[in-house]
Amino acid sequence: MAATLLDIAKKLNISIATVSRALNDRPGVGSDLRQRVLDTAIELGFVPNMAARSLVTSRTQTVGFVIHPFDHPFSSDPFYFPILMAIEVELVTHDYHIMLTSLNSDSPINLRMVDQSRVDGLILVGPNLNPQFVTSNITSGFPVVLVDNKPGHRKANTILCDDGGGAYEAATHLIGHGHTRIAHIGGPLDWISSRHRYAGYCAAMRDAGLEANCRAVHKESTTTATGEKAAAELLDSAEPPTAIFAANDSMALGAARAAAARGLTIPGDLALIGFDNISAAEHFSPPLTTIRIFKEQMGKLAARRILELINDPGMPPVETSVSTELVLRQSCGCA
Amino acid sequence: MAATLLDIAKKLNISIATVSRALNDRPGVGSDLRQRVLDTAIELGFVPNMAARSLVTSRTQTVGFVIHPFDHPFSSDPFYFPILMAIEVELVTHDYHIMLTSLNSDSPINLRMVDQSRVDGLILVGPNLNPQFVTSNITSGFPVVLVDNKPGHRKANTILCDDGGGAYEAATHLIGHGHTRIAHIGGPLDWISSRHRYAGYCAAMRDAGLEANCRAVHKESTTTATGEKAAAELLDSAEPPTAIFAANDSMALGAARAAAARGLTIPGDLALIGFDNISAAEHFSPPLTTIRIFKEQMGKLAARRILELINDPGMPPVETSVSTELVLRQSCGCA
DNA sequence: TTGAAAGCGCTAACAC
DNA sequence: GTGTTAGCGCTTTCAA
Repeated sequence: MAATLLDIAKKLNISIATVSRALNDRPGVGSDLRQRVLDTAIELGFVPNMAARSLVTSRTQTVGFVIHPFDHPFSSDPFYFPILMAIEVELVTHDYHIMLTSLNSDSPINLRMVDQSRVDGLILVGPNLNPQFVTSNITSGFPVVLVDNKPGHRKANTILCDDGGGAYEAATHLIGHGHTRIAHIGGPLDWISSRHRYAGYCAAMRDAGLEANCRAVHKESTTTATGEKAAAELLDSAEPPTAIFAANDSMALGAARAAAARGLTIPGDLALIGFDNISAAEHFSPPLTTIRIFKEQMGKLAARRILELINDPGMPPVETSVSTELVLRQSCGCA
Repeated sequence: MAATLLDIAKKLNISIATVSRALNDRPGVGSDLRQRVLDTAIELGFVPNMAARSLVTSRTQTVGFVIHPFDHPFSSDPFYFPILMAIEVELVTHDYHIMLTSLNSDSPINLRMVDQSRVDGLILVGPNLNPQFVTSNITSGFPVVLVDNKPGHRKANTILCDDGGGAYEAATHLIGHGHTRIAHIGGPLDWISSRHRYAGYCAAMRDAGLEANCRAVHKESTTTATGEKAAAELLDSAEPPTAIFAANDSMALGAARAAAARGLTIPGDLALIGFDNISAAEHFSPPLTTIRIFKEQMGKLAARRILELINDPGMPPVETSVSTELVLRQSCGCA
């Protein structure tokens, strides 16, 4: 059995109150006694029982990580895993643990881990979470941080990447290669990332005076198959684009397929830029130019933010945007 | 504040013991009273406080998921994420939660989440975990399940995929295409999966009477760069292979690069098969033939096993092997 | 500076 | 069938 406060107290012939105070660095213990308590604690391999502590403090030293099953459909390119791990690495530094749960649209709006007081805060990840669920949580006063999600016009603690800026840079780069008929293959417009990427693309086109040439296709998913279908529509149209900026790498790869099926070479006949920098992008031929997302950074910031909120739930909401980076490879036309 | 047993008891003018019994489906409560308890529990939105319950039962309804940072180096092809999610999905069905932690070689051999009594069992994932840590845990009597890991000659509850069988099938397929000089690029030999895949390859060669032609290169990592280097050695040797079976897809992709750098076409000059079926495999040109691993199945089985062990820690260890599947694409020479 | 004691919310004897 | 009560291990008043 694990050692308890009482074990230490007995051994030292003192009260458990003093032991508790010494172990928790609280005032009111002689420094010599404190040291002896610390020593015997180590000697006995004492580790505080979290259940007991939680019961009285109502603090669990745990944060919940909530994700929608759509966002991890056992796919081999799980966008949110690096974010999850970065969060864990940061939290563990502060003696916090992370509790995972997936939540689909049918799930009750109340999380069991919250009701059961298993977590001190929540990190809600991805755009597919039930909006009602998200709203109800951020208005509850419970510490909540959103990652790659942002509710309507309500302020919340969010961590996003600079989707708009990244898209702007991608489109501008294509324009720099001399293209004027640049199309966009976008994701679902109820995702904040899709909207921002679309907006960034539009802004770049407008700033280059190419507003009239804007052409965007939005689908309900962002898979390779979807990208292929969208690109097919574009390439088979009356005025096919000479360049495509896809809202993610998977769709860009699909677009490349559509191009290949029509005998079009990349980047000669069709220039291509994606978004994400998934591993396939690098190994593709030609290697795919794309926008890199700093997921570790996003995770780290999410972790820090939730800790701040837990320690001071009254803090005003902060929206954080992590910059992106254009990764130049060959699909855009660069040597 | 959340409702407690006492709130329900007061409202019904009964004792909290009766409430507890009714809520926990224990005998000794009149069925009419029981129903009234259930009703008021719902009415009051009662959810049991886990800390309080854990304190007395020393059960947490939580299992720990332990992974080595090497196995998720913020890579975009995180092998273990699908397994993690499959575990979560299965556990949530049984009202269990999953607590995540990463553990590197410097970490203390005792997990804080175990010492603090935060978890009822542990799922240890990946081959890079400190062997001492693994051994100490499986001999502790604490419920432990290993995934893609297996200690020396000690029996343990393990979930593996059929690495040997998959490798045998891959090599045999290459042999079927008429190749006789088939090389293997393997992973670190202290990984059980690498050893099994290597053994499967050797067995296939032997069964085909090609034992003398066996050629294997083992490196310390399994990245694309590593695969490229290994393939380079093989291709630049006196008797270069006409086919390569790589122990994972990333290395296969690297091998393809090495081939391309030497003007070799795939599968014409060099046939190639990988292992894993990562997303890049499908989009590669030519699409990569590989061995599919049923990760969701592995996760599900791990979850079920740990629950069994928690409910009966005395069960004898069971080793589970999930079959693999040859995914025929073009890099092997198939049309 | 230290100790005694109450109590967090729950389960599980033990009594009636 | 139902109530009383003793803790689980810890933090935190309140006294001394």
